[in-house]
Order: sequence, then C-alpha cells, then structure tokens
Amino acid sequence: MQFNENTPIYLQIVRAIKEKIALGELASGDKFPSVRDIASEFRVNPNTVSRSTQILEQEGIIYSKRGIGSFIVEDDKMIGDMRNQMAKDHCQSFIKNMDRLGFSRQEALEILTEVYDGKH
Amino acid sequence: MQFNENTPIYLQIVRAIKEKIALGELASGDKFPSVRDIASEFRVNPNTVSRSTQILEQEGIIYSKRGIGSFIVEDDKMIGDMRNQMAKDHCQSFIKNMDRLGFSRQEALEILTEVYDGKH
Amino acid sequence: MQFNENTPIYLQIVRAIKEKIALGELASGDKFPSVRDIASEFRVNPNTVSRSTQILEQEGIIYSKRGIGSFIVEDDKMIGDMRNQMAKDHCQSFIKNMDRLGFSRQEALEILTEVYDGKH
Amino acid sequence: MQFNENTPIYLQIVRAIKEKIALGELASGDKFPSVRDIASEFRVNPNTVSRSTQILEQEGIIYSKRGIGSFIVEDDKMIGDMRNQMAKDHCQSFIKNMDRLGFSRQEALEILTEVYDGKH
DNA sequence: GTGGTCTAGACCACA
DNA sequence: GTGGTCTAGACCACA
Repeated sequence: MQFNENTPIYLQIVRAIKEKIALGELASGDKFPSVRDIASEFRVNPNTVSRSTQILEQEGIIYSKRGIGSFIVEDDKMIGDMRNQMAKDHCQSFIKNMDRLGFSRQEALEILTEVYDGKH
Repeated sequence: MQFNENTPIYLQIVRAIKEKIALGELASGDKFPSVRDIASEFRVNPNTVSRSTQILEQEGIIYSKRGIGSFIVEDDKMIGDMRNQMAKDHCQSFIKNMDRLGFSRQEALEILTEVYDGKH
Repeated sequence: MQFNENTPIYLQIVRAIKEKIALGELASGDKFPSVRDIASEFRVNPNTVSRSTQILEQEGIIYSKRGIGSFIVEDDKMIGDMRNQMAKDHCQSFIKNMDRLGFSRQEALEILTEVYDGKH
Repeated sequence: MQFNENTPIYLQIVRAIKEKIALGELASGDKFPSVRDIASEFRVNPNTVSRSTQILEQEGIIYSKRGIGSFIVEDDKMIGDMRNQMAKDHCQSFIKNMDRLGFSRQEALEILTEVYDGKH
C-alpha cells in the first residue's frame, strides 16, 4: 500500500478540460483558450497548463495553428468517443471499488439503484 | 475548481483499514494491530496512524483499552453498516462523475453494464 | 479508582473557548482568533490548539475557510444548545458527586440552596 | 488561563478516603488500612499515600497510635461535618461553573431539576 | 497570514 | 509494549 500517489495537477486539468469539451461548453471547432487564460482560471502556473495542452494535443482533441492558437478538433465522433471513454473509466473505478469491498455485480447494481432513487 | 486537495494520509489509512474490516481480513473482536506496527507497515509516523485510529474509534469501529491495545468492535451489524456506507459513498461519486459528463441515469447504467460485461 | 487521568490541554482549551462563546465574549459570526494567536495566548504549541479547533469544528461550533481563518457559527440556536449541554454536564457531575457521598436528591438540593444562600 | 493544574494524586487519594469514611465503608473507630495496603489498592507509591494520611491526620479525621497503626476518629459529629463540607465544596464548584456560563441561581436549579428528573 | 498535515522525538499512565 | 499527549519545526494550499 502506497500513500499520497495523488493525481498530478496537470492531469486534473486535462480531465476538467475534457469534461468541458464533452459537455459542449467548449465547442467543436472553437478556438481553445490560451495557456495564460487557463492558467489564471485555474490559478496554476502556465507551465503546468502547457503540459496539459500537450497531452490534449497528443490525444488528438485539440490542435494548434501556428501563430493563431489552439482549436478544438472538428470531429464530433472523436469527441463522443472521448466522452464515452471517460464514462468507462468512471465505471472501471466504480467496479474496482465495489469489488474491493466484496460486492458482486448484482449487489453493486442494487445499491447503485437505491442511491439513484434516493437522489430524487 | 480547486486542485491538489489531496486526501491526507491519515484518511487514506482510515479507508484502507475499513476495507480490511469490511472484508473480514481484520475480524470482529480481534486484536487490532498496534499503532507502531501500522506505522511501520505503511512507513508513516506513528502520530499519523494515531490520528487514523482515533477517527476509527470515534466512528465506533474500534475501541482501545489503555495499556493493552485496540480492538475491532464486536458488532457485526455496525460493521455491515460501515461496509454499506462505503459502498454508497462510491455510488455517490460514480453518479456525480457521470452526471458531470452529462449522462442520465439510464445511460450511466447502460455503460456500467457494458463495462461489467467486459465490452471495452 | 484511577488517578492522573488528567484532562488533556486540548480539551481544556475546547472548554475555555466554549465558555467564551456561550457568554458572548466571542460573538456569533465573528472572526475566530487564529490558531497561532490562541497558541501564544495559552502558551501552548499551535498543533495543540489545532486539535482543539478541529474538535470545535466537528461539533459545528466554528467553521474554517481555507486561507482566511475560522469563524464562529452564525446559529444562535446551536450556541444556545451548546451552552445548555455544558450546563447539563455540570449537573451530571454534581449529581454524581453528591450521590457518591450518599446524599439523596432532596438533601443535595437543600445543601445547594444553603450554599447559594451564603450560609457556609 | 493556566492549563494542567491538575489535582495532585495525594489529594485525589485524600478525597477518595474521605468518601469511604463518609459512607461508612471505613467505620468510625476502625483500624485504618496501612499505607502499604492503600498504596497497593490505588497502585501508587507509598510515599504518596503517606502524604495523604498526614493530611487526614492534620484534619483530625484519623489519628495514629504509636506502634499499632492509624484509626478513624470516633467522633461521628466530626465525620458528619466532614461529609457536609465535602458536599458544600461540590456545591461551590457547581455554582461557580453555572455562574461562569451565565446561569442565574434560578436557572441553575431548574436545569439541575431537569437532569435529576431525566435520571429516573 | 491562515488553517491543515506530517515528522521526529519525548514523556506519560497503564499492564 | 500499548495508546495518548505534546512540542518544535517543516511544508503546503489558499488569499
């Protein structure tokens, strides 16, 4: 057991941006905010944000036009896939957690349903 | 959005211990490992572990006898409740995450089912 | 009979602060003195005070805002309840003490009345 | 405000013995247990107990016969007075505590009555 | 500056 | 040995 293997900030930012894109808050084809803007929004160092945008670019979610800035990819399928992948990741975590507590698939789904029902 | 609100080590230890109890690896009524043993197992300072065990005691999961050691409570219902509460907490997180991605309850359950089925 | 189960400093501080709040010396909604200020007032280590304020926070009597400080809860009912609880605790101790000396309720009340009347 | 001015053990023992005498567990005229017996009963150092018995002797509650041991005074009035004095001391503490919380005599008595009533 | 976390190390009562 | 308390001092995120 190791402690304090915390998710680094640049990955937390990657996820936060992906969520905005997934929800259309940052729309397909739009200009992507500048590193400086993101840095001031999240109150972090611009270098940290650069690291995040590099990852987003590697994953093909944004691309940069030299001298103009970055843009969100105009590929709705890709963005949809990304959103689905994020959802699956959350599912994997959920399953792993319930498993570690010894809950079977059926039990996990029952409890989840209860919690959904208790949420109005 | 705030970053680096890292779960402190003492709470990570609390959770790790609760999981062991929930699964019966540490059984009801058993002697609980000493603060110093846990500290050396997890390579942390005994004071940090002490903080964890005091939380577990506040929550009624263990109790300590001065000069002897700590023990896991002999109350299977309480331990069952604890396990259920941990499960519900994981459900809440899951729901919150899927919600933030814009997935409805039905969609979330479908994706979860797919992932359970191993379609990934 | 056990001796020297001394009330720890951090609990003595909790009580001292509660009394100040109960009496309105620290008023509802006010900024709460900083951990370091209390520590130097009471000549104890800041960590000790921190432990006290965390208890007060758990009990819902103060709340802290990261980077700003702690505040007394703006809930006069809660503060009134706290004051009543403290009073009841003193009553419990009194009753227990008189009981241990073999005084009935009526006898205890008679003596208490005498002492209130200043016949001593 | 000073902390940790804890009642020293020898005074805690004085009070414990007085309570036993007040209740007749140690009867008027009886032989008083030896310093060693008391020390082992309370698990403290015999020197500490000596200090306690000296106080009891000064207060005229026990007396020693050279070579034989100590005895509880055969003076029921004195013992009754002692018991009353202890009761009054508890009353004084109670009044001081309720006063510090800002409760008037009448309020204090009302709350005390409630707590007595809630005690069955 | 503010509260929160963690460590190293000491001392204590109890068994 | 066991848990509990306290200190000194460091570092952190947040404002």
